[in-house]
Amino acid sequence: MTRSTSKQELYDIAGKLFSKKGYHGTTIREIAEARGILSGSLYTHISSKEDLLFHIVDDGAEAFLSALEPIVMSQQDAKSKLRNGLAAHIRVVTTQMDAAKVFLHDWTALGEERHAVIQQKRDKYEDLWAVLLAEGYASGTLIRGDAKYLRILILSVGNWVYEWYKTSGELTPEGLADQFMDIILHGVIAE
Amino acid sequence: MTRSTSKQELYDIAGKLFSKKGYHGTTIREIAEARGILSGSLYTHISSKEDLLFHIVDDGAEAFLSALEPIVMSQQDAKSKLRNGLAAHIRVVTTQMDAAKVFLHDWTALGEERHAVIQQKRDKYEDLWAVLLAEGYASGTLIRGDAKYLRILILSVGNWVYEWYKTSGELTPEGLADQFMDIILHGVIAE
DNA sequence: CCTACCGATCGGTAGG
DNA sequence: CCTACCGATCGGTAGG
Repeated sequence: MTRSTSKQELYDIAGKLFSKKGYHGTTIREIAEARGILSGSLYTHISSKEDLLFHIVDDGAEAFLSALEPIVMSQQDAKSKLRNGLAAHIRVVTTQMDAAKVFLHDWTALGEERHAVIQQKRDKYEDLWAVLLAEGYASGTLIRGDAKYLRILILSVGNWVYEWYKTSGELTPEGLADQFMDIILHGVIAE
Repeated sequence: MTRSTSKQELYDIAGKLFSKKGYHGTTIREIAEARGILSGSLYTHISSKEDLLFHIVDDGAEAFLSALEPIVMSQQDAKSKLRNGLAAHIRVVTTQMDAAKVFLHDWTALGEERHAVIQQKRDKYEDLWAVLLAEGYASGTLIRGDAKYLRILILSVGNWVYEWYKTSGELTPEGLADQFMDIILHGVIAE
């Protein structure tokens, strides 16, 4: 399961550039230059520019899935699952900012076949959240709000993190999840 | 203030393509083709590709600002302002989906100077929300949650709408705002 | 990994 | 608005 250092290094470099300038806005020559080689030499390691995009996006998808799966499957109560699920999501976004942004932002540039692969993983991830929320409503812990829009609300705030999060002086993923979940669970007005 | 039909039509066409394939992923030839002319002829109407991007993004910024400003300045109570502010935001996103997506997604492709112009309008819009929320806390209507993270939560869910909203069979902007604000105001669990 | 290069396409212009 | 074209750059390849 470990990947050769040089390959991962290449994905990191490409991820950083894609996240900063977009997939189409980044040239193969810029990636090569950041790696310290000439553009033609990249093709010893990859077979196309889209190859780089796919691996970055697919790693991102796997990171989200493998972070949430154990929480959904666990025996925690619904409130803990909600809090820990959002914290896990935010942790993926904040610790792999470039890959997460490319995953959320540029994955649509993939060709038909690979687009479908990622679409499936995105659907699977959404389904995990749907299961988590359905459990919460079924157990009577969640008593207000519509499951669909609650899921959209949670994923929106989790995803948008990549747009504003600065690595320094910010709350931890757990701290952010607490802030957001406190609002979502208890509301903000006096009843 | 009215803009010539042909110019607005060009912005609409470019907005649709930018929103679908990204700014860098869209060529000047595709825009011209969608307009039914050859690429060179575009330059009677614009002076550069970035020109198109700027006008689309700037129109988007103005749409958000002019939708929220009257609500913040009005005499409604804090709860109404929150609900109507989110509804206004979602209305801009859903009725000008392409422009909104380009505004939120591709504005960073602008050159330094124009990037700064848009950054300022984005800051101004965030400040409007900050004022709205500060009022809510000052008046005692809002009693829980942190103003900064409440603002991020609201803007996240409002912005992310462009990622999932389908024009058919969906709730109205007001309906969506009600769903989200119901959760945010009252929470989802039994106290 | 480099040298050297490919055909295609890019944003944009001159002249009518 | 078209014809005709520009120099630059694109992703990618052959041969060493």
